[in-house]
Amino acid sequence: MSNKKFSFEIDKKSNEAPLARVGVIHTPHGDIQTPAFIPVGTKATVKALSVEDIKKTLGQAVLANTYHLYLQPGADIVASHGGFAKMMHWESEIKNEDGQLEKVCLPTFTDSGGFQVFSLGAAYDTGVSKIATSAQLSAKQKQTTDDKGEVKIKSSKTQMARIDEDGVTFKSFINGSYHRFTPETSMQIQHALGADIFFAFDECTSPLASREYQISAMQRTHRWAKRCIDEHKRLGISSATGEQQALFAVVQGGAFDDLRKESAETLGAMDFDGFGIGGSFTKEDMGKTVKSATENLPEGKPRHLLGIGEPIDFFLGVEYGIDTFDCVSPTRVARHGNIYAPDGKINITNAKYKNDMSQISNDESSPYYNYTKSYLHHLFKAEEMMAATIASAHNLYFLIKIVSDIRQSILDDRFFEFKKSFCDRYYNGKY
RNA sequence: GCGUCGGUGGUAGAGUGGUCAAUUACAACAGACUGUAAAUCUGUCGCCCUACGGGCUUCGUUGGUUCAAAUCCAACCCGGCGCA
Repeated sequence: MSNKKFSFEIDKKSNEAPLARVGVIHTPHGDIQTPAFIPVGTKATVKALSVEDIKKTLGQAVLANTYHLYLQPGADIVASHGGFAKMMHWESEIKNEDGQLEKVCLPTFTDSGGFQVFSLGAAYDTGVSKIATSAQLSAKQKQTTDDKGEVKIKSSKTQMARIDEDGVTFKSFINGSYHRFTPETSMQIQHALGADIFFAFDECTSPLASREYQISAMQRTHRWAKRCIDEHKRLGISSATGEQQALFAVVQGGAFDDLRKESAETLGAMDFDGFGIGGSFTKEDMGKTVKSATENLPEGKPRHLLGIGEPIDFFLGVEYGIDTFDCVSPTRVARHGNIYAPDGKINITNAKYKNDMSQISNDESSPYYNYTKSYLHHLFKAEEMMAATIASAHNLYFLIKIVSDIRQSILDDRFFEFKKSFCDRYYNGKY
């Protein structure tokens, strides 16, 4: 048991970007230096990585998922372990007052299941992700007037999630059984999972949803937010860890600036410990959408940009006031053979790397920097499991390092200089 | 030597007169992936072109039957098995 409480302190506000800041999130299980990238470990494991690997990537926290852990192994089992951090041994050894080594858990997040409302609902089997392409948007716009859009947006008839005012009915992707999630059950499960920071149950909308739908979904998310706070207060401390948990709201409103503002103001007036920016938008206007949210949120509370992102997203997010990020991309693309490199992402499975004796990274702090591209290429071709491990650790480190470097650049008053030098190289001058 | 079965695209292996440039799998080549139904999914995979169409060359070799052959016939070459 720890007597440390959740809090957030801003150490420095950027002299260059009005909304950007450097800070520290204090949790009962340790601090998170922000801005920070949080690795995703959906089922209480960052896929392909040991806890030691995660530490080598300099990950400060792990984010797990309510829906997945509820289905498997079950929230009660996680709670019996003392929470998911303890279950996965996301902990470090410290010397206590008696000089004895003692294991203490490290910071954790859980997502609420709100993303699955989208990924198993509107997005199910449609090929639409939370970042819409302009082609998808224009095809969708055409659909309303003309049914022959070039990009076909498949409308799914077999969604795995259905929403109503009270909650969401999910069909298990494991065995097809039905499960009911409400704001209250999401809170109960997340209390059992025991993360330091957890999210209100929201509805992540499709980037292709109409403005009318975005409004009604946002308003429902606001009503659910109130129910989440009430249930969280009723539940008190985590049943799994015995610690106080911090509850973050999720700002919605799609790509509409006025809705983002309304959502931020509405949720900002409620008693949340921090805020997630959720939902969807196109790549092009992500920055302004985030800005519309953050500039209307209470300044002194942390903001998390849910499910983002890629290198450029970190620069945009931090510039507009984001403190933490999470994203499955680095580990997912890693398993598919893509690794981040200073000049852009490369596909290590490409034939040109078969005999490439250069190292996968020139950064000696990167967990597996000294393996050759040729070796990693071979591991992928041979379908060896270490391919996923090396690539995942490498990618996570690469992204965590960018955000960490952004943090330092704000402290040094050279944020835009760093952004330019990074993007000039990584994106070949774009951005 | 006799008998018998078989030789198909990088590999395995379908097809046994037209709908076959040839099912399928694997390999190969490339692409996608943003709060993880994802160690997944998609595309290409004989050659050439003015490429949602057209031309050319392919199913051991050679010759033949037929309007039409990977598919039928003959000879030959090669391989497995059986008997000498």
